[in-house]
Amino acid sequence: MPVTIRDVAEQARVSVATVSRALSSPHLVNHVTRARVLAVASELGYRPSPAARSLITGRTGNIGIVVPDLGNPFFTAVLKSVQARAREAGYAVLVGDSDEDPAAEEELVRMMAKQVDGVVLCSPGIKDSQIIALAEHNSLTLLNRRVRGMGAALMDSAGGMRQIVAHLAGLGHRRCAYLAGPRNSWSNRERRRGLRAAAKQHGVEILEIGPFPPRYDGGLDAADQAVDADVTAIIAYNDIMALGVLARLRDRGIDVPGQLSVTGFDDVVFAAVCAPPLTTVSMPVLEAGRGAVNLLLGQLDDDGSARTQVDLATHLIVRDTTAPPPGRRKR
Amino acid sequence: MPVTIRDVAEQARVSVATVSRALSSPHLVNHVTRARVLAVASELGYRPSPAARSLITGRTGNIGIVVPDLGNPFFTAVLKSVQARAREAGYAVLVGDSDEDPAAEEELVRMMAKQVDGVVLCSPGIKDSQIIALAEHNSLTLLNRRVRGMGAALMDSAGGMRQIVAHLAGLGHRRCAYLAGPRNSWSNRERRRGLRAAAKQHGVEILEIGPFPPRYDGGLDAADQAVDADVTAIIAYNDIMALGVLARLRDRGIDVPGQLSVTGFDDVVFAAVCAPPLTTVSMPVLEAGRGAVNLLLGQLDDDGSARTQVDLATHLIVRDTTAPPPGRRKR
DNA sequence: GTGAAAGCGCTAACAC
DNA sequence: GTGTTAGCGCTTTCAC
Repeated sequence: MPVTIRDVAEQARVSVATVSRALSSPHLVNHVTRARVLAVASELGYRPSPAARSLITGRTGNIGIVVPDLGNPFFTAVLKSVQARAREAGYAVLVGDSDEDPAAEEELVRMMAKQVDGVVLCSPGIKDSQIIALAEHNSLTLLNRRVRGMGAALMDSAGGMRQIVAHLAGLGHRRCAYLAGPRNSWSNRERRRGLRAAAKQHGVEILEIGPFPPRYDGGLDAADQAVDADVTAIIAYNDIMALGVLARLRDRGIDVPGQLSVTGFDDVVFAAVCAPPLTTVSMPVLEAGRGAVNLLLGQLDDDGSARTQVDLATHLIVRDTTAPPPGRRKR
Repeated sequence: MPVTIRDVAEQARVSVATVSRALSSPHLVNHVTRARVLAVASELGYRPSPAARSLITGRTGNIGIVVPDLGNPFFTAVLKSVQARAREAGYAVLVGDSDEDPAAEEELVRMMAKQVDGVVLCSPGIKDSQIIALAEHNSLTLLNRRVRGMGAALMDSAGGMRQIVAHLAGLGHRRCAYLAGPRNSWSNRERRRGLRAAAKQHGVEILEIGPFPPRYDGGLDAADQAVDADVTAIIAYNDIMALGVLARLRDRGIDVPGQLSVTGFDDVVFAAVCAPPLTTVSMPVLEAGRGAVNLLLGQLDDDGSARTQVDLATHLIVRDTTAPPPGRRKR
């Protein structure tokens, strides 16, 4: 049977209270006693029961993270960063994959609610009102979603999109297709917002098609529709869709960037090794993950008024999938 | 304050025991009472405290998974599958990323030990003895690691490697480099085993170099050493290293597969979209993830003797990074 | 600086 | 079929 605090107490000839203090509030106990307790504890291989502890303290020492798709390297990069920061801070992490299903998202948060001190909600698809409702019962920090008054790590998607359009316009493109991501996604809204503004400014016509599932196979389908749309450039919602687009285009014998330019978004690792290497927007994923956890942890300690938002810049990475439109010479 | 079982009991005019039974052992309670209890519970938004429950039952309703690198799509695919199956079975999942550090691996398992009913250990780098020690305190299921008597989901790495060598030999390669993965990894040992056997059989000379970190940047370094080794084909430990190799080779202006053939291992999604598309071995990740969870769950219910191992086949996927060695015509 | 005791929210005997 | 009650392992007043 597992060793409990009583075993340690008996062995160390102190009360359970002292053992508890020796472990949790070292300053409240005599140096010598503490040393003895610690020695016995480690000798016995004592590990406090998180359940018992959390039952009384109300804290679990865990945080949760729910993402739309563990198959997307963007989200797993966020997860990697979150888990690293959490571990640094002594927290374990519960993970949920909603598979792009808003209902699952909510259920996952509810499912882990009582087991975590707070959760990082990544690019959620649920409504603001639902998010607010969830936040009433647990600490929530958003990542790539802005909701009035809530902690959030935000990456400048609109700005990234502006850079894409400026780049494309500079190359001479005048008519581009935007392969939309999920309707209810903040990132998609932001990207569209940046897109529209920049398009107007640069006199570029944008044809929006979709929405498509923001996955590889979504890109496959999207490519066909984009080709029919008679544009000179395809702006994909994210890298992984862009990869799908690239694959489909290659199958159809359409040259990128000769006949058609393509851009992605996220700068996933593989964007650099695909064929051809993808022009995309780099996202500060690492900082966002750490930032979200810091915000969450801060929210737990302080009562209320900590800093509530982290805004991160993005920047264009020009690789080989963008070039002047056909019929227009490179000078 | 959160609503407890007492609140429900009072509202429903029954004892807490009845509420408990209504929720956990429906058959022990009258239909009508049960209905009333459930109604009150949901009206009040009652959620049982997992801490309290697990304190007494000894079960947590969670499982853990620790992987060597969340940056590797192979492991995140496993994670995705594990989390999906766990959710189906009503379990939440804790995730740990050891960053290829055996010490961290052990610490992560210990850290989550008391919070989970069992853990899936993926491609661990620790020693058998350490694994056995860990298994004394918690249920463990291995993935891509075989240890006498322990539950494990295994993919036939050796067989995959045999297929690679046969393919390469068939193309006419006689001298190949193997870019080794982590020394302490079962997958690496298995791949080497298959490699050696097949090399002998086909009369192919294998030059082993490394070990390299099984990551993208590991592949970058490895490529340079492989080029110096005067071989006609490079067999990488895994896809992600192979992707690094491809990138480095392209930078150096070395044509793949014209001058040098390259193979990967895992058939990560991106292996199909890289430049050129990678010849690799496909791994039944989904089945392995589900299988590992099933094994683990089975182990928890049965007392002892459930089936203990799942063996999964692998198969070669020939794409465009392999061709006859230079100087040898394709017939 | 240390101990005794109450109790966190729940389940599982045990009665009835 | 339902209620009473004793803890699960821990932290935290409250005494001393």
